[in-house]
Amino acid sequence: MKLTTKGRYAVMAMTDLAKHSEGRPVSLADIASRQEISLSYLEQLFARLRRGGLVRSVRGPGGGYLLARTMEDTRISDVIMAVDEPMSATRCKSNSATGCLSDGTRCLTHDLWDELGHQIHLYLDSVSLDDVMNRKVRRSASQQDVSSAQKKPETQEFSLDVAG
Amino acid sequence: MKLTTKGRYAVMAMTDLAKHSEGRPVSLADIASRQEISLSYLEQLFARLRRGGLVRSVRGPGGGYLLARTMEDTRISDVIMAVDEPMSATRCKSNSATGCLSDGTRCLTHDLWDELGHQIHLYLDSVSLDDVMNRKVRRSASQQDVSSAQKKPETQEFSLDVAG
DNA sequence: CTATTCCCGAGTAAAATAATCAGCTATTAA
DNA sequence: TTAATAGCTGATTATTTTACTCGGGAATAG
Repeated sequence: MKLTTKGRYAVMAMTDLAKHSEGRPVSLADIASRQEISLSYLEQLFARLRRGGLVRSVRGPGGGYLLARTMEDTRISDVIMAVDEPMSATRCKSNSATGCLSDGTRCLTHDLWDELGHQIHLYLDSVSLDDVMNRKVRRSASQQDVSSAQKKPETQEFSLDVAG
Repeated sequence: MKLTTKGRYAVMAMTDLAKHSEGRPVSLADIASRQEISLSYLEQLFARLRRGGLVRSVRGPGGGYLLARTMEDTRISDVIMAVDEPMSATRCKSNSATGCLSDGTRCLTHDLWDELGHQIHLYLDSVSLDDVMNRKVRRSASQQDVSSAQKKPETQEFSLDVAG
């Protein structure tokens, strides 16, 4: 799963929609001004969200967008996948069987990215729009036992920058 | 933590280095041809890796790069953080106290990205270069109980594309 | 009707990524 | 001591992606 600011915009917009819709449609113009995102860009994002079945549109005056599902059933992973085009297969010709590099060897890092993508997806699928809206997303201390990898002994300083 | 192809290149190169160095330095020219990455681009990446204390350099004929630590002590998170510049704070003026948006409200999605970054870091910190080299990175079925989020009932189709 | 709002495609601007280039320094080995 | 190797550096360019703009259209409420 690709993680870009595009997906972040989508989640911000969907959260705004969830927050300000009380049964009534919310116009993109409102979301645009509140979230400081350009209207046209929002339109592009919502076109994808609509095709992805995450929102319903209502045209005409008083129109706008409505969540197509409940907030609980709207998972963050869905939102991000709806707007973020699958990454073009970089240099890894990931045709599973044949392998990645010219020498026929499946590139060693393939499994890593595969599993990382899986981890990210698992997490984002575990979080709903409702969770984000009601601040239920909270820091979890440790990670499950993943792969056969050992944990690094000392915890280390790190600067987060998936800043949102 | 930023996840780009740059970080992927770095991990590929480091894995190649780990694999082909038997105590002796490995030249970037060798890595470049094996991994099909341009030499100059590799030089840029290794400049950062060296500053990050992940590799040592040996100049002159027969020179090249050596791992500065054991493969077990070289965590993937370190490699990626060494080459991927911290993302410039997008629109979220993340001055903790003041909050994100103009209205003073800490943006609702902030905690989400914060926690996602944490999850990614936790995972990548749990994997060492040795794990990648020796194919110890394997699919784990489920995720720990994270936040108060509920799991989505039905498992859903998804197209991974953190392809490596 | 007319204003509002979604809708759509094409085009542009800015930024990040990836690569190139030119030239330097240290080290080895002939 | 010279020539070849290979790291080191900064500047520049090319490519791609992101973010945004523009110009129209179509549905619908009042």
